[in-house]
Amino acid sequence: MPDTQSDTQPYDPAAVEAKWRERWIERRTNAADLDGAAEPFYNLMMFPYPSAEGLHVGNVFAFVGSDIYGRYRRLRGADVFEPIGFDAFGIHSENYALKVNTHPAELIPRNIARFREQLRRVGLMVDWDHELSTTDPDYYHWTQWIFLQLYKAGLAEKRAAPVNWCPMCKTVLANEQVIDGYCERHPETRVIQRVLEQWFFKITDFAARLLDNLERLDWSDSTRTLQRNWIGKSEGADLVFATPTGQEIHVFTTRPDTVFGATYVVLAPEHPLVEALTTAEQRSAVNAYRRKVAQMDLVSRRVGSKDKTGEFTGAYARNPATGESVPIWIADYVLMEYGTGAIMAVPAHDERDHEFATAFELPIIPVVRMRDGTTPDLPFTTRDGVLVNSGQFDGMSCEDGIRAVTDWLETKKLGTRQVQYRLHDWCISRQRYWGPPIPVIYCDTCGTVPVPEEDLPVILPPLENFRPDESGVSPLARLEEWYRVPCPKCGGTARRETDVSDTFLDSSWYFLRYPSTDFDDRAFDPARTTRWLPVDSYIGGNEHAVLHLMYSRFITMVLHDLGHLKFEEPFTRFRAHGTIVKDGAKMSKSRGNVVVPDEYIAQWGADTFRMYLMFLGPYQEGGDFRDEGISGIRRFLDKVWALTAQPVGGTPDDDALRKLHQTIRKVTDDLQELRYNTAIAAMMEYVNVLRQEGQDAAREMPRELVEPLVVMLAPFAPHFAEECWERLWHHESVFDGSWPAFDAALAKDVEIELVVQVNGKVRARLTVPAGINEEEATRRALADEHVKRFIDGGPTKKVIFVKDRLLNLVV
RNA sequence: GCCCGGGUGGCGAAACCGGCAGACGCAAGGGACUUAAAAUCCCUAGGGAGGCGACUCCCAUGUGGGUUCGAAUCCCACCCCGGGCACCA
Repeated sequence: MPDTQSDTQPYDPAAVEAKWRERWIERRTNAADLDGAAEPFYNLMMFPYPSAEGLHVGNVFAFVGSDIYGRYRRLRGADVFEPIGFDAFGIHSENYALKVNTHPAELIPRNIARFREQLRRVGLMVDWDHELSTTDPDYYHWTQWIFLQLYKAGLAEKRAAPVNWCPMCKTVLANEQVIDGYCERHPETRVIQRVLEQWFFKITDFAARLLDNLERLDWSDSTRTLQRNWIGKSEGADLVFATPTGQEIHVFTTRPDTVFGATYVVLAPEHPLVEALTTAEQRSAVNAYRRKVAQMDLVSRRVGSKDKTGEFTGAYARNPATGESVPIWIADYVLMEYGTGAIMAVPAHDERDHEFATAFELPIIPVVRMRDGTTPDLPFTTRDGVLVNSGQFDGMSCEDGIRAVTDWLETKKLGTRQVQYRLHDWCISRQRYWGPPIPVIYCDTCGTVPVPEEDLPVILPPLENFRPDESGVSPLARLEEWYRVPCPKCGGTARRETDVSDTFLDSSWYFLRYPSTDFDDRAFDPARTTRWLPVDSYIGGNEHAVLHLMYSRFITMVLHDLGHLKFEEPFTRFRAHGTIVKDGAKMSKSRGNVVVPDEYIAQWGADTFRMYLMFLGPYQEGGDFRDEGISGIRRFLDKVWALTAQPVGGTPDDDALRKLHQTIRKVTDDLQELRYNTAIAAMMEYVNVLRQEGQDAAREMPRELVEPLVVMLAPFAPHFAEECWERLWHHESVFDGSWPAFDAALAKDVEIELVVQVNGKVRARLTVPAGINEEEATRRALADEHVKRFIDGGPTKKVIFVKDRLLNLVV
């Protein structure tokens, strides 16, 4: 006899959920057999940043959607591994710690404890044996190890790069912290550009692969599009503008066909050739301009469509197509980090070049006209035009011209086909405290020396005052006793790198760690990794579509190339969930519209809340959070509760059985595609049918009608389903049972409603046997009084028949 | 500016490949039960018009056009909302 509540008692979520939370721990229901699983299924959800505020409904929405899928796969027979961890390093945690004046080392464990408790209450099928935190030395040991692998492969290098610097905060700012050129925290202080030495990972070497592989991944289209745009592939040509003094200016263009209209050349102010090209007369003006640009912050430098500024270098270069001499300018609208840092300006057909040419009175020559012979107002840009003023290419279409001009310049050795990517190398240096120290030592004699792997981890030392200061280096640079070390190579005087690495490096490999958290001598165990990876299902927000997912793919690709992994793509299937907003705006503390799940779970129970979030709207779209409809879900669960209280027995009638199998088909299809809202609606419909059949609570409820319902409900409302399952005299967990089998024969309708249209307008609905043929359907339709009236005795010109759906008579 | 999403009753939404627009739920109105209330159960319900009535007709998926026997769905132009990128040559 199961020790359940008496069947006559109402559903009490608090009691049911407390009982099953305990049970699952006791029985180790959610622990995966990592070494013996026959059908491993890695169900991953993006791990949270453990903020001080705790979980908000957006997190719960995301996790529950992933959990439902994992539970569903388990019921389909898979051995599901569903781990969780905490992304607890980074500027986010550090800034908060500074604000509340508490050390992050103290704050983070507290936040994690709170998150853990909240997550448990949500009822996720998490295997807590493999919890991790990126701040744990056992974890960042291997983050540092990964850095070393990249370093050894020549994919990590230190170089100078411009950063945003706030003279008031005396620290480096991320682009997001610069508001219209001013510091976020000091609105009166202009942010300036400062050049600092930084570590970069050469992700650009992988641009083509990262792009090409996207085609083969089973990922949300929206996410793939974001990645594709971020990588930003452009096909074009590298053209050479030679100078009389012997220098060659290489420009990148996607429109080599317009080269005849290139009336001047522009270099980025930082371009290395500027120095050599600038004439004596122009030197002071050029230097003044370059200084001015260097003073600007990176963000306002990148704000487009402002007034164009620039300076003439005094030098000229030869247009490779026309042979004419064109002036060489410098201007800040040309960016050093894209292409070659130099452009050919075609002011007739490029808006920016046109603005610049107009401002500095440079010649503007149209070289394209429209196909219909007209020339719109300048500037206009089209690829669907015809070349003019272009020598032997006149009359050629732009598309043909792109090929022909490139070929022609190639034979003259003045051009080559070229592919450019927008993707930049990944700067992983942070002049901050709260992160894994970058494992490098600088020796006076040996230079840059990686920390030997056996000396890892480089422990982040305790530091009372971790506030960044004016030095532009990490607060760790204040700890001389920490950074002063002997060189691992020669034993001479050396110092540690004091920068820490980017949080995105922590999160770029955490999925590799989960199955292997019990190994402290390796980042990931080969056997475990082979069994469980790549990840079978990954669900997360599109806010991480670019950085996190791109970096994870990159790190995986590198580890694959270095022979550490057998696969080069980490996530076989990725689905982006939607965002839960409140009153039309993203939830944020500053807006004061954060919805906390705790009170809802306390009032309604986790199961009702889980289901309600899923019923709100399409999972992959998200929606606005309101709680008006939550009682509807509770009413539904109460109804199911009542059904499981009815005596079990009897034989199902055909209508109920048909509806059951139609529901199984619908729910199964929907779960596979994460259409949780419509799956819930289908189960509600089924329950409405069952209740009509078994109105009288004393009547018997056939086992084969109620059990499949409980199983289908289990992914959504796991505690509830366990309790119902037990009420139906089962002793094992519902999750050790199996998904109901769909029987197509039983699901088949015997009768259908055939829509009869006359000239496309519905005039009748006939109940007919399923599978009726066109002649019979037409005969019956024509016999219908109402249809007759609209046909008006005339002959039918055309009959359109869609089997079991519709008959359209055209007269 | 460019690239993605999205716009359907009072509200959240559904509608698979172009085939009954509004499933499912919330809120609402009416009724049953109750001393009463809550809970529960039953009924009604896009808008308009006609009819005592079973019922019938017309209009309706952001706006305007198009394709089609038939359009929420496809095409063209535009408006609004959300997100991403943004002087990327």
